[in-house]
Amino acid sequence: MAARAKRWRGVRRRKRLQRLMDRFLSNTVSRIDAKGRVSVPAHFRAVVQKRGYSELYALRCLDLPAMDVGGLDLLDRYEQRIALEDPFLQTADDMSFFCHGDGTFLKLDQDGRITMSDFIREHTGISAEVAFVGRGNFFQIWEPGRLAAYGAQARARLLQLRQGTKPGERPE
Amino acid sequence: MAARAKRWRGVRRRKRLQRLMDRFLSNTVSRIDAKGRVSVPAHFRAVVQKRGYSELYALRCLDLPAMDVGGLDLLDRYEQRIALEDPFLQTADDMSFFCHGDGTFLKLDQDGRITMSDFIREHTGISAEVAFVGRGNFFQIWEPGRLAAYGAQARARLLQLRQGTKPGERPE
DNA sequence: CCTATTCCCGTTGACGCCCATAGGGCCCCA
DNA sequence: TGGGGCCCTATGGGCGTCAACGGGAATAGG
Repeated sequence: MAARAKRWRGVRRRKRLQRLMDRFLSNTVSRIDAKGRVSVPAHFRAVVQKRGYSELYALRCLDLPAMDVGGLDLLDRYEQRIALEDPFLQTADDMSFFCHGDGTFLKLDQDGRITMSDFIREHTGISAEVAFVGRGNFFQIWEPGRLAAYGAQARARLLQLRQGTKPGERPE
Repeated sequence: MAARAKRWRGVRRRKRLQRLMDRFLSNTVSRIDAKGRVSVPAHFRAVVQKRGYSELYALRCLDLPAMDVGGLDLLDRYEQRIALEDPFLQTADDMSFFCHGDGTFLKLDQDGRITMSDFIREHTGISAEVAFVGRGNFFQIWEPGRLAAYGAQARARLLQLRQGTKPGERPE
């Protein structure tokens, strides 16, 4: 039974490792070369492979100068949102338009690079460098400067949320 | 016999670990070497091992120039918290942006060292030395000077609180 | 025929793996 | 109780591997 317990521990550990590795985390900045190519961070590529994404789908964020990138299950999330809307209203139609029409497929070349098309550049303002931001089940592509600005705003909002807690308290 | 000696050492080490606390306590300052590596204090590594953390999750603190470092459970708690929010509202997005985009994994090398990436240096101001601060279920990474300044502020706040209490009373 | 993409290769720098060494704490024994 | 030896931690550095990146050549497509 010691052996059994050991094996069970092993299985549990493997599951935890899988869970650990299969989400997009952290952020990195990469340079775009003369041909418009940019390396996707190796860690992200590993996650892509682990999740079995054969193709990457990039979607223009509705209210941000960024692209959401992930597998096709990325669409599920947006379609859920559309489903919440009244199908007779304009909103649902607009959402569908953005979701299905404002996306593109990204192809990884042999060296793990993608090409920054004008479609992406126009929406994001990306020119010389690209920031990759992990978001758990997907990741985002930003122009580094805009990312910094938005990140500061997001932090400010979260800090305001915390004002509701007792002063000096640090929720873990 | 070399193997036997090694195993015996291992046994003794494990016994010592049993006596050790299960929490991250006290603080230490370590130097960063030319390659950007820094040794995690041995007693912290012991806690990491005891808790079964296979990899460390590091998060940029919301309002401090420091990193919170802990196991997967740290990230789990954030994600569970996010799950309570309406996924299509700003708050959920901000939270994910924070814990996924501003978080990363740290890998201990074989000698128990981690490398200080720019990701960490930018947020903490760390350059030549690192202060490790135990916080119970996790620990923090600071630039030593900023840690001292923050400690002084915290102490001052506590003093002010105490002056608000009745004279002669000793709040504990 | 020209351009945009894809394939492939070489270079460079970063990182992980390994070993060496010094310094300090602890224990044992004289 | 002081000396000596052992072990462990912190730290430095060599080296091989791999990712990031730049650029030439081949290919497809208009």
